[in-house]
Amino acid sequence: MGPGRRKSTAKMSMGHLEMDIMPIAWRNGAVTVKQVFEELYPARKLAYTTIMTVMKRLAHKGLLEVDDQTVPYVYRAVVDSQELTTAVVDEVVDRLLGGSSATLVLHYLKHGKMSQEERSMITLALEEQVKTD
Amino acid sequence: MGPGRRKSTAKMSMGHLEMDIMPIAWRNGAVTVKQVFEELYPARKLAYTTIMTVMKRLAHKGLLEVDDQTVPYVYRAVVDSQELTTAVVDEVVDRLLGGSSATLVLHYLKHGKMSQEERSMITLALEEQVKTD
DNA sequence: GCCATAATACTACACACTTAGGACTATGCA
DNA sequence: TGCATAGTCCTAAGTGTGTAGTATTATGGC
Repeated sequence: MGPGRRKSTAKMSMGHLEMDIMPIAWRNGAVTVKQVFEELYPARKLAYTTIMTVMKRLAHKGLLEVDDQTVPYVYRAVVDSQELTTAVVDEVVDRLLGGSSATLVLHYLKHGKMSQEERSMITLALEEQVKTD
Repeated sequence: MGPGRRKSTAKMSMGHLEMDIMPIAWRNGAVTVKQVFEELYPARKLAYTTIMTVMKRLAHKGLLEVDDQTVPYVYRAVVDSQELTTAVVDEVVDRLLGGSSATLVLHYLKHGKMSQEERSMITLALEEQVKTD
């Protein structure tokens, strides 16, 4: 597997702007640089070319794929939000906590925003775990 | 709050080597550069001065504090592992998931290594949450 | 007090990410 | 078909992190 083009998302590091762009791709399914630029502009007054540079890098990393058959090019996310987030967080948890994630889970149960529905799913998952022991 | 010296750990980004050093400080309570160097050397063949540079940066960031009254200097962690990890992960969760942490929690319940005891604590925390509603 | 040794300070280069300006190109309309 | 415009490509500077070499300083034994 050559550099810049990876099969999946094992161990990933991302910059801030890169992280800000991915959710826009997820929400919209397919985006142009212009679309991302416009969504991002109110919060971060960045140049159009800045967005373009970063989106190209995300494509190079294998996180976005680009259809250059049409102009303007259309970008799509290759990995979904769960896959990418856990890949990035795994890196942190592995290094800082030696892979033990319980503290983190507790933190988010206590301080994270979570709907009733989401909590039910978590309870369920927890019961599954206990059974499997 | 001037640059390089922050009160706490709201929103933190860290490099890989920086993340590898912090747990060594946590485990040992107080460490010298030499100690960290020796713990790290088998896995990462890095120069002594590399470790020194990074530990100094960590002190500058406010994650370690240094006692330079004695030689060799003694470094101590200023933030604990939970505080730092959640600060780093919060950054990622906020940007990639808009702050919604349920997916992440589910991921770790399913794939994270976790003791029986830890799972009990999680179950308890979950029940607390339900009550508070 | 002086020297060997161990530790720290200073400096520097490489790479990744952020940022963006200017050059180049393609598309549609006159 | 040629020009205006929108879009992409190329290039580059600034910052943070990883990496480490060389210079300087401090400590302990003689």
